[in-house]
Amino acid sequence: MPELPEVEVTRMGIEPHIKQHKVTNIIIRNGRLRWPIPEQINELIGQTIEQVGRRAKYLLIESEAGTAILHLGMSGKLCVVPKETEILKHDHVDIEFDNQMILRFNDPRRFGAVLWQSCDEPMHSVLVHLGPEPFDPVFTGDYLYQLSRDKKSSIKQFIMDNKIVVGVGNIYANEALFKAGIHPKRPAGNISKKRYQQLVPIIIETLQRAIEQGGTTLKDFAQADGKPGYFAQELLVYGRKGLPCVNCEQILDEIRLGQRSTVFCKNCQK
DNA sequence: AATGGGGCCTGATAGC
DNA sequence: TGCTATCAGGCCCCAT
Repeated sequence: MPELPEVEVTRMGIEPHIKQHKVTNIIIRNGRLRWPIPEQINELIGQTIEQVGRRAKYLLIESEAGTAILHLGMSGKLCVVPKETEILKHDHVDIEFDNQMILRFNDPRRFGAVLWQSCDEPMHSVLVHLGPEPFDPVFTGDYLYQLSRDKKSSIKQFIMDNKIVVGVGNIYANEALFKAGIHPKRPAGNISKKRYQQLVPIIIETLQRAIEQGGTTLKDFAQADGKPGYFAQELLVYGRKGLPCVNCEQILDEIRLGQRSTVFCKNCQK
């Protein structure tokens, strides 16, 4: 399941193949994704890709006319393949380029999205309300502490809230809270400034390390060249329910928070 | 205003 | 064996 590191790894994987190349055609085999793919996506045809950016978990394929906004949802994958490459099940969208390559979007669960942001439109609604990037200097312990005052919801749901900070999904929230020794169920408003100052660098380092390792491959994720990511072997709690804690050997517990699997060590996380 | 839950989807797996 | 039920979960949106 692509979170920020997986999206960033995908961005780095595809950019060299499509940057400064012209879009020659777009083929939509199934446009019924999370939202219908808008007709205006065809404004990208004839455009040269200036760069591939990222905002939160959205990939931004930028041109002079506008930006294609792609989201991988739960099961989406992007790869760059030569024209004539066999079309597989769930290959919903092809963006063809003048170098005879195709950017191909595959998404079994269709929770992903392909949207269009014309250069003369205001910022797309999916991007407007996003909080800061975790690597943005404004994302500090003090920042989290200030926003968390009076918040009754759990710390885990708090750091997974895109209005607070983007890109921290379920896997990395579990991991970061374990490393910080914070119980995932603790109300965000009851956590001290000092602990937020410990937590924030841990979130940043966890995400950075995952990017270096090519992301986390559980079932779905693959890098743009088809290789898996290698961060899964560094996961300390996610997916380890019932196994011993790496610190104290206490058996790890699993609860559900906001309908999401939450694994933690009741001994190490308070 | 803040918070919790539903719904979108398919594939893998568990259970009968 | 082959069916059905359950779970995975990012994110918008609606109800409370």
